[in-house]
Amino acid sequence: MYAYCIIEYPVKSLDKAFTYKIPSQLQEKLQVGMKVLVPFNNRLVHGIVLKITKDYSGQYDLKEIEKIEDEFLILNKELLELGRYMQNITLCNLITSYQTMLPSALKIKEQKKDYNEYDSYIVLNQPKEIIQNFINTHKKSNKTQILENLLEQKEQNRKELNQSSLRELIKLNMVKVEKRIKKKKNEKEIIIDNKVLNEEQQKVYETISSNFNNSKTFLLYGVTGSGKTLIYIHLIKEVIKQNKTALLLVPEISLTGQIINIFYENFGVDVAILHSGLSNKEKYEEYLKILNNEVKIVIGTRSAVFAPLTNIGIIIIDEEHSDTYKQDNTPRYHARDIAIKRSEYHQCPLVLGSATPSLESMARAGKKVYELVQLKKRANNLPLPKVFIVDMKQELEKRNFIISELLDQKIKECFEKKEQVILLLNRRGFSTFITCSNCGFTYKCPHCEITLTYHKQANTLRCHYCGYTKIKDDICPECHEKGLNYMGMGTEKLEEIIKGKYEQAKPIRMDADTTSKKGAHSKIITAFKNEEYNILIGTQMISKGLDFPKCTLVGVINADTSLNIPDFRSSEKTFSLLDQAAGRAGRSTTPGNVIIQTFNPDNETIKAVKEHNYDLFYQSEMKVRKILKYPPYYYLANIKIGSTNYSEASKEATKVKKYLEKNLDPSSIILGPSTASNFKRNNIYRFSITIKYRFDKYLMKVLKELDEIYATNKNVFLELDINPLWI
DNA sequence: AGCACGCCGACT
DNA sequence: GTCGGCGTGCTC
Repeated sequence: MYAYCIIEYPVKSLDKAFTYKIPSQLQEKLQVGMKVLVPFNNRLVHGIVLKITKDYSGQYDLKEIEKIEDEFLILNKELLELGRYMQNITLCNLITSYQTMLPSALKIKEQKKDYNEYDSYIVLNQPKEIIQNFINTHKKSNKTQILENLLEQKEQNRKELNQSSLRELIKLNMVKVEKRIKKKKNEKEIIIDNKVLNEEQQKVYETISSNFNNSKTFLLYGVTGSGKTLIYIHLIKEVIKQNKTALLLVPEISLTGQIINIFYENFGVDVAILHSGLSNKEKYEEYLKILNNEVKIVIGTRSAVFAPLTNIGIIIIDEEHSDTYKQDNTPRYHARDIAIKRSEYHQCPLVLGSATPSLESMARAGKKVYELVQLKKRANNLPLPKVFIVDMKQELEKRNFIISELLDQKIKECFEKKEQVILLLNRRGFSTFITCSNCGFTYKCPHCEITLTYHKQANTLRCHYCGYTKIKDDICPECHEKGLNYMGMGTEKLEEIIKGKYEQAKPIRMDADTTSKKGAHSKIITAFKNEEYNILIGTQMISKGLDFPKCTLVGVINADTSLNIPDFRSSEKTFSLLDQAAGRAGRSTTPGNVIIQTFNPDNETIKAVKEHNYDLFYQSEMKVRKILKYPPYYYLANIKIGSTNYSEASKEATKVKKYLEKNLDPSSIILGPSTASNFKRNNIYRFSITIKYRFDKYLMKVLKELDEIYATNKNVFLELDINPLWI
């Protein structure tokens, strides 16, 4: 018998199966998917068994497998196949693919740490007759008592026994100690949620549940507060009733604590949670629960999509538009793609839920690739908050630079009524761009329609998609004033301004600085919820999933910052951000107000936010995407070429472009090379080439070739991102 | 990746 | 004379 193994090193030249003889004592035990130790070039390395065969016809002088590292299957058949799929769609190494799927405690390379806790049990070490004889021939004592108990119930926990008598019995060889992995009990109380579905929810539920045995993808598009979570609960309950399992993905656990509590309350011990906040040990414990079929439901962030559940009955991705579902290092996979593959394997439905679906998903729904199901009403029948758009150009004339007249007035009203305010200030992106502080003008690339990035050294503006460059003007080309500079203010400054302006203000700030410590995030939220503060000032992170009943006003200080990030998805991100932020206002009985301050009151995205109209946004943005050949009309692939040597990076990038032009389908568009958005990082200069394509049967082959060419180059590296979310 | 082998410079 | 520099090549 022979085993084909892939070994631990993530190196292109080693990313293939190596064959080993299976020694006879392992033939019974060894299975595909196990972790093994194998001799490799004069040392021992770890590997995973990919295939077992009876015969071997190659010419190598095979070595034998040293030993099995883990008795249980590290990866089952489905996951082994899934890893291959991920390798093919992201063009990463197969071993990298598998490593990504495993918790770090089980990763192939990890020097095996024992994360288990043990309980010691005492069992008999002699045949019953001898034990009985011992009892009969000795005086009644603690020792004989222990033995009698053991005769009856076979084993006892070490802790419960008298230690000195035990030691003697062990010495006499009558009993022995056995270590067992301690099982953690989850003793949360189960509160069955009896909330019934309303008519609209019921309809959605029925559509999805009538497809429980189909691998169909549903786009559940439901406005904020329409009760998507309740539908998830009902679907999962039904799946569990059918003795199947469920997988629920959430964008980030810290912001979705509520959803977890709801599931704990409803399903208790049946739930395993997987997210980056857990220690390696905790992750390992949760993972083992899943492997041992002790849980029925897995809730987790992106990587939980690889949870080793068997017999999956439904997969749900909540807030499917969230960019946290895309991994931003190799392998650059999107959890949605993996989930689709798994739903096909398990023949179960996949539900993508969102109030602001990604354009990709909505377009697929439009093409009937996904089935669209909708919730149009808020579950509590509350009206959506009223959105006011304030034109900052006019405010500037009134010398209101930061807080408009309307916002000022509403803040005061709020304080008087003892209600709460949230102020949203968009963080400036990593790259700098130029705005006219007088009229709000921003430079855009004439070809790509994205905001140009400012390079101070050269005093130029550049498009980081296609490389278009122009020199910065002295006066604004729009209003002819000397207002061109990078505006912007931090949350800290805004907090000061608020403190100075309003006597009654008790502000609390939430941004990257104030939430760096673990738990700080939820502390701030609780404090604000408990009304220790009356005004919350923060960046995007305050807009997601939070529920403050006392908050009736949301102010967006500078909607333009988000609109102007140099990214073709900036409108989509802005719509989602503002729509969510708007959803924060007036979630209980008092109706809420939302005030959006902008230099672009006529912008289609802003208008759509005002009307809470996703369809309007979708229609207008799709037109832009079509004209400019962006997703979902075109697919993208991005190549980054980097080197510590500037001219070498530049030279190689040009070579890569030539290679692409020669080998790709002529209908594909190649942008760049241009300086990558984080051009110089860790002393490495990075260039970026972007391919826009519709159908290109050569693409994957060509990218693979490029990857192989640069695998052996020590000075220049090449990175691939297929279907990038960020370029 | 990581180790052996190999072919050239300065040191116990 | 040897120790050790890191270039090259190979790994079932």
